[in-house]
Amino acid sequence: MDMAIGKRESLTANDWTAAALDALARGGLGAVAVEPLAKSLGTTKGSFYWHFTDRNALIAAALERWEQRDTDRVIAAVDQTPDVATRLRKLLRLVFTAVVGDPGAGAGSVELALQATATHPLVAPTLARVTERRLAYLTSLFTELGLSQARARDRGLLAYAAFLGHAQLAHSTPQLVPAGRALSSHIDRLIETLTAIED
Amino acid sequence: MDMAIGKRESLTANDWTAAALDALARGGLGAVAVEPLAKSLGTTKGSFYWHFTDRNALIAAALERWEQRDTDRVIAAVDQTPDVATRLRKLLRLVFTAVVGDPGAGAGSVELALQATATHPLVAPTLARVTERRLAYLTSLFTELGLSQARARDRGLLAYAAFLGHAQLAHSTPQLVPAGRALSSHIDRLIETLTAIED
DNA sequence: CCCTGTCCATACGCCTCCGTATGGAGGATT
DNA sequence: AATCCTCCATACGGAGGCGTATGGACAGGG
Repeated sequence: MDMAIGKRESLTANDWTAAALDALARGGLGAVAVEPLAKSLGTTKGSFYWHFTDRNALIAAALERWEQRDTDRVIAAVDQTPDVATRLRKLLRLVFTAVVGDPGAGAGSVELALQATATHPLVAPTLARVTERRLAYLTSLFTELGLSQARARDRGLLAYAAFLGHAQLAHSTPQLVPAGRALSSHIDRLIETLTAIED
Repeated sequence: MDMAIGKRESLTANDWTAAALDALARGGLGAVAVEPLAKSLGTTKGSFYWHFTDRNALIAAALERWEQRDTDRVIAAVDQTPDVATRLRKLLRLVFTAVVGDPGAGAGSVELALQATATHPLVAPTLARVTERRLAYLTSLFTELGLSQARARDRGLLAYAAFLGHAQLAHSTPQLVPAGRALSSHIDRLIETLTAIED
């Protein structure tokens, strides 16, 4: 979060995009507003309209940037760990853990912000792509684990829904979600239930 | 949805609250705006400021009304069905089903809208109460099913997170959620996983 | 030394929403 | 019939956001 303080030589479009993403995470799409962002960057609208044609252009850039960054993260969490079962457990533990704590610019904040304005013409396609990509990956893991195609998709959906809901709870009512050691063991049992294979 | 058309004798505060709740469900807290609501009700701000002192008063009324209505629903879904296991299954099936379909004023729309502005001073306490109440009930069901206190709470959290996430998915990317018969069997398997008791 | 291009500040008009002030229509009351 | 009370329409001022239109600062090349 390198923003707002210190005199900069000259702002770049990237700076604006980063600030927009930050605002998106902590205030929703409505917070991606030119004049407030300018103030938080210590500049004026004049700068913005030099780098971007439009507010929509900024939103589009922020969404693209998020989609990119997010994909990288998922891929990074996938790379190692050859065994499928432990890979799945690691992935679930990672995402379920990442989402609690910092309720401002936390990991899942952008998702939540976007869900709130899912019908927005720029948001909808981005959200659909990201969701489908994650769902496909989850499904493939369950498939490799021995589930049929249909059941793997079911489990993928359930796991992803649980993830989204968990993020929501951690964000809106953090006092109802375990913390510390309790969180860790809670996630353990959660993973146990989600990955149980009864035949 | 008795609104917007037909000449009414005189509007009541209830009419405004209903319209506000509707707007909240389909456009978030930001959509609970006096002038647009007036237009949709076929009247003007003059009417509103007669019945309410403030926009905040309207928001508070809508939230209270939602909390009330929601509680009634949950209770209604609980009443009959003596057997605990089938009661849990019925409840889950009901809420998971209710959330798909109509992506406008659907069942879970208010929840989603509120999550988006969970930090709002009027929203936060309402949301916390509702969430805790539902969670407590779910936990009690799992307890009656034979789980320990801690595990029951874990399952309650998981089930509720799954519900929230499912609602989110159904709302933002409905094309990724099964429909029709596929939805029914999907929910079956989902319930199976969520209510599995291995000892 | 001037000139050109980059980057930004300031000022403006427009729109939407909030909240207030004020007056008026129409039924109820006496 | 005159008056009062309920409910609403209209008009206003202010705040905040978008986008445009300029002009200026500052660097580098000629």
